[in-house]
Amino acid sequence: MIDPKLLRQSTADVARNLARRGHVFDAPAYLALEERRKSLQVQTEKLQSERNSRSKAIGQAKAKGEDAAPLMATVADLGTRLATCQTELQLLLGELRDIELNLPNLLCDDVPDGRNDVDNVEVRRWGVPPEFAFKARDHIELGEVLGLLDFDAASKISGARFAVLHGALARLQRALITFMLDTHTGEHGYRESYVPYLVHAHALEGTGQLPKFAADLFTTGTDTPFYLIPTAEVPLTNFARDIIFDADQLPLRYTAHTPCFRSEAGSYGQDTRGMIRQHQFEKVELVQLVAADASAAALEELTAHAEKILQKLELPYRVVALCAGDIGFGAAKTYDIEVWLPGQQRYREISSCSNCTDFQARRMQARRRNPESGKPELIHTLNGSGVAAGRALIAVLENYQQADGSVAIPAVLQPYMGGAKTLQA
RNA sequence: GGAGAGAUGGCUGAGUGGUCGAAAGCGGCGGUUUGCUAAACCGUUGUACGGUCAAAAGCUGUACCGAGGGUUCGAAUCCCUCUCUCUCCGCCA
Repeated sequence: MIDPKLLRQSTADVARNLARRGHVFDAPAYLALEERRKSLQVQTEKLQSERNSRSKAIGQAKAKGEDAAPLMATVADLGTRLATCQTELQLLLGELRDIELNLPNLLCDDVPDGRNDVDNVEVRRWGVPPEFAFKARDHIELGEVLGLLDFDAASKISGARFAVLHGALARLQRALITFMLDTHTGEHGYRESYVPYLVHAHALEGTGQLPKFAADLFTTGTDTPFYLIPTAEVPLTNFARDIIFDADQLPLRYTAHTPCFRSEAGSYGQDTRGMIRQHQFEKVELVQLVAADASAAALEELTAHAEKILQKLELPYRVVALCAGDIGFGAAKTYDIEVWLPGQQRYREISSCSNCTDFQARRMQARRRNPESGKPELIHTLNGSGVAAGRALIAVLENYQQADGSVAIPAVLQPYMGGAKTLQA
């Protein structure tokens, strides 16, 4: 959520910032609502104040044994007038909140202009895409040759956009996850957490997936529905809900491995083959909770933590700064890390690292006490994949493939694979 | 799944219709005393949203006793729904 004060005081600036994303903010309509809100709120509070003082007088009269009937007569119509005002005000506040909840975050100034992924700006590259003396296979073929990647079984059980991994390949994914968690907890100062995969709506509202992106989420059909988490960012970031941190408690760094569930509504026709885009996938997530003035540096740091994983796996990648039109709803600035996939001969997203500034914190009322002023102030939240395990698995398969269709195991993963050096069927 | 108990400020905990934003204690902060520490004593102590103001401070209004509704002139207190916690029974990895 954008600061409502900023919204009404600097409406034009906000609209200009949002326009960079291609988001049209109807400022005049908002301001008109806001005007009505102000006068109605003043009026309502005045009536409430009047009611309070008169009710108090009735109580005092009764306590003294006086006849309260005349006093009570003077409040008779106050109740109905107040009720009318309150209902109207509540309606109005609801409308305003609805607008505010559907507004994306303000972009940082250094976000490049652009409409979509074509306009994203490459920041740096690491590693060199491998040159094969043979025609590179994609992960689907490699999985087939090895007999370890089974889409037929998956479709029988659950239909499209699921995968079944067998044997050494299933273990390799587990190895990747453990390796990533060990790196982040051992070298990058993150605390590992195990979290619920089913969450309430308010948790998703806190991180910004609701109310706008309900179609992307799976729910249970129960009376009070649970939502399946689309990312561990949701439970991890909600740790900070309704908390006022002491200054010395921050920064906080959390990591978790969870499955992620996405309905991928609207992605029909994209990446239908293989395990690039699935309804269920494994991911190691990084979340940081920091003071407002520390978030810009924290984003660079968090991105570097995710990059470290690919460096250790010796997978070539590049980092791109997302342009204004491609940045996600809650993010003020985002770096995507794209790993080289020989089967596609292109870089594909494997991690997305975002500074959400105070956008989520405001929705969750996540604050810290400013040591100078003693006043609570919103913290900043950041998140990034560190990294997506399913896509890392694909990247390993395709980058470590050999002429005969076998796949070498990256050195850092070998200890997690019982010392094996190649993937065995 | 069944039966019951509960949710009050940073914490413990009192409060069953009126001067209660809320006793008391603990903690925190400030001060007095003190060679230092401790103790004692005194004072102070939440959050949000408004109004006033160029702004801050100040002043001021409203709301908040798990959440949402209701009854009432008036609700922490009574009623309803929901969420969560705890205890016992059952089932269960």
